[in-house]
Amino acid sequence: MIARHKRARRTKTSKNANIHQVARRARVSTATVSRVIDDHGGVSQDLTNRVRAAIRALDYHPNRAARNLRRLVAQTVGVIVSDIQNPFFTSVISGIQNVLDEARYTLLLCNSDEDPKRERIHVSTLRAEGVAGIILASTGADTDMYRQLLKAGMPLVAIDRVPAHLQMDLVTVTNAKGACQAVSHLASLGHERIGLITGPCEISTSSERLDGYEQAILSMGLRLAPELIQLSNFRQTGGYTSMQTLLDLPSPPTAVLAANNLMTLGVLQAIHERNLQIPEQIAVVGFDDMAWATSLQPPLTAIAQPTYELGATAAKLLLDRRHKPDQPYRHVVLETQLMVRASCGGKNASVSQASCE
Amino acid sequence: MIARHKRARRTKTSKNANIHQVARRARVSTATVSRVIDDHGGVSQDLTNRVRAAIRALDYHPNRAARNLRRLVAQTVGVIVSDIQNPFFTSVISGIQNVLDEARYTLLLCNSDEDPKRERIHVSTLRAEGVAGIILASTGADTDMYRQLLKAGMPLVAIDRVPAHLQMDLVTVTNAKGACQAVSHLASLGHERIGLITGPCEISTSSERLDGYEQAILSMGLRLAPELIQLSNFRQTGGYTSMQTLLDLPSPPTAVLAANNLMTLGVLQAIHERNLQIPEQIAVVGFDDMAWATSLQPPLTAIAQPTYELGATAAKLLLDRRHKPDQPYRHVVLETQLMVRASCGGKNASVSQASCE
DNA sequence: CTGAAAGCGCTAACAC
DNA sequence: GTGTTAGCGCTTTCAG
Repeated sequence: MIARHKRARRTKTSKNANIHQVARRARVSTATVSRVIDDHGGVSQDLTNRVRAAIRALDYHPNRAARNLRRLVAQTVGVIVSDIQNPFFTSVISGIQNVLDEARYTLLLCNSDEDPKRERIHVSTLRAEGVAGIILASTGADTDMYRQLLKAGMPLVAIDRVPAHLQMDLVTVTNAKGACQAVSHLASLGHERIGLITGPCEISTSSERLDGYEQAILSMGLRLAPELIQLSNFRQTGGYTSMQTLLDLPSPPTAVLAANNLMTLGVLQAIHERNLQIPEQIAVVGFDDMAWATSLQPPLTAIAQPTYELGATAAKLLLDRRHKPDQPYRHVVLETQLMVRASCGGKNASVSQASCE
Repeated sequence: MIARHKRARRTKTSKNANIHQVARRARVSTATVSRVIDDHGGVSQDLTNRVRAAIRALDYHPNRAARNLRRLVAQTVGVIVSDIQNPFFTSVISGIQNVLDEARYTLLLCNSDEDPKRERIHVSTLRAEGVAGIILASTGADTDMYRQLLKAGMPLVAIDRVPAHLQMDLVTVTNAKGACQAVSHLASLGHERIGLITGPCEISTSSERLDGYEQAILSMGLRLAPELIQLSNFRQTGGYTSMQTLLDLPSPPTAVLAANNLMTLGVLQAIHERNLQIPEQIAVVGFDDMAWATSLQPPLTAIAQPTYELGATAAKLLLDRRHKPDQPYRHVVLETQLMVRASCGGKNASVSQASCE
């Protein structure tokens, strides 16, 4: 067989146009087309116009795979969340999206489902995809892998949770302060037995919120009662069973802080099932101010997290890092805000008196 | 120029391993490595072992961009949602994710934000990325573009909303039936003035739910009162203002169906602000059964949509289509289910009596 | 069963 | 300012 170039090509008719066709039509080289596309100037007006016309005429869209291969990095950012079912991330992702859209990046979304194994698989896929960087709500389990990524020069931003012992770009919120303010507020309303329902203490958000709780209890001159602190999973069921446990105590709390949005739902469910009145019989504060907070009766007092900004900031840090790989790592801490509503009773008590810094 | 093969190698030290290095180490050709990776048999045990060992030793991960370029299609599926902030999609995406994960695809997530222009941009990006297919909660505006995609052989599955006048793969729910059952239920509880708050009637989910409402009203022998039907946007504000309007009516409804989850939140907010009792003064049913429904007081009667299955089914249809491009289009309709809880009063009324098919 | 080699479409030196 | 050209890393004929 001699005819090596026989080209069993499918008739090119239906396929997308490529850069050669554009170049031929505009009577220029492919390099010129490429220059026009990337818009880094240095092409005469005449040629630019011809190329633009050809691009329009052929409905040409540059093939990303080819570009990525050549550049060794894609116009794409990977995001790994720990629980895609949690509406918390919905807003975070929205913030990421808008920043990426602006910069013409696309978002590859992965869900670790709190499973370090899946997290690792996703990271490896994202690397293979050649993503320009990764935004990660870490399961926290695999410090070595993060270290390796960083060493390989992969822009990596952790959000919400901070992986232990690692220098990296970071966006978090004032977890301790938020919890402290909420608990101080409850204390200032006269509550002396205040429950805390939070997640696994290996997760930084969980432990920080616990810290804030303890700080408030102590600074308000109350007693730390271990039985009032329930650790569980960060899901609705976790909040539900933990609240059951608290209510079954010989001396149950008169107020409770649920340390995440889903847990709060579980807490409310448990309370309603026992026909307890909020806030008369039990006051409730939730971490994270979700859309539904104001639709509850009574409306829920909540520690609002700037979820959208969390995502947007992370995306910005990532793009920054990509363009200046060697700048020092940054840790951005966004402020939470206590939204006092009716679920904790009397609105009059001042919030700011407590020392929650 | 004679020296075609000059190969100005840069020192490969820090870069990821590539197929040539694996091949050299295993003392085979790159073709053999490729065959081993793709696992389509036809490689002797000995060589397979050597290749596997080399892959492990070098921590080799095939470069996706190169593979995509060569194959002209990526191991990637695009998803365009109409409102990423809506938790409805959170669950849908989760369903898509799990199926794609299984099939070793990655998910590119885009948000049209109900804006046809953004939708179009995203579609074009996804094409350029060479995605294996697109799952789309359509804004419904750009029939031509969808037609073009289909003609170009791009696997395309519409979810939730059906674009008008178009043959394509489709996954929806029994919108009319769901609404009809809910309204019939309310009617059977004695309500005669039942309000409906829904979205823009160009969107199929909206109009189908309206159909179901009307069907129920008529079949239950009630009168259709136009002022009880409020069209608005599918957001919380839409539900809020529409509910205000209904409550300001000279003769306000005694029950209301909110045709989406966010609208329901707005409706509840408006009701609470006026200190109306649910269900005594106003009964409420919401379309879509969200996590918070059971945490409300009273718990919310809702029309549950199989959101997870919606996503999972769409992903399956997409992968099917990819492997059998010419099979007939399929329209999968998933069943909604009326979850009767306390927000519509008396639980005793039977549901099934109505003719909602 | 295995290897050689031709590109996939694009970008970025480098030459003019 | 513009064109030429060598690959990016992989898959896939085709030859043996």
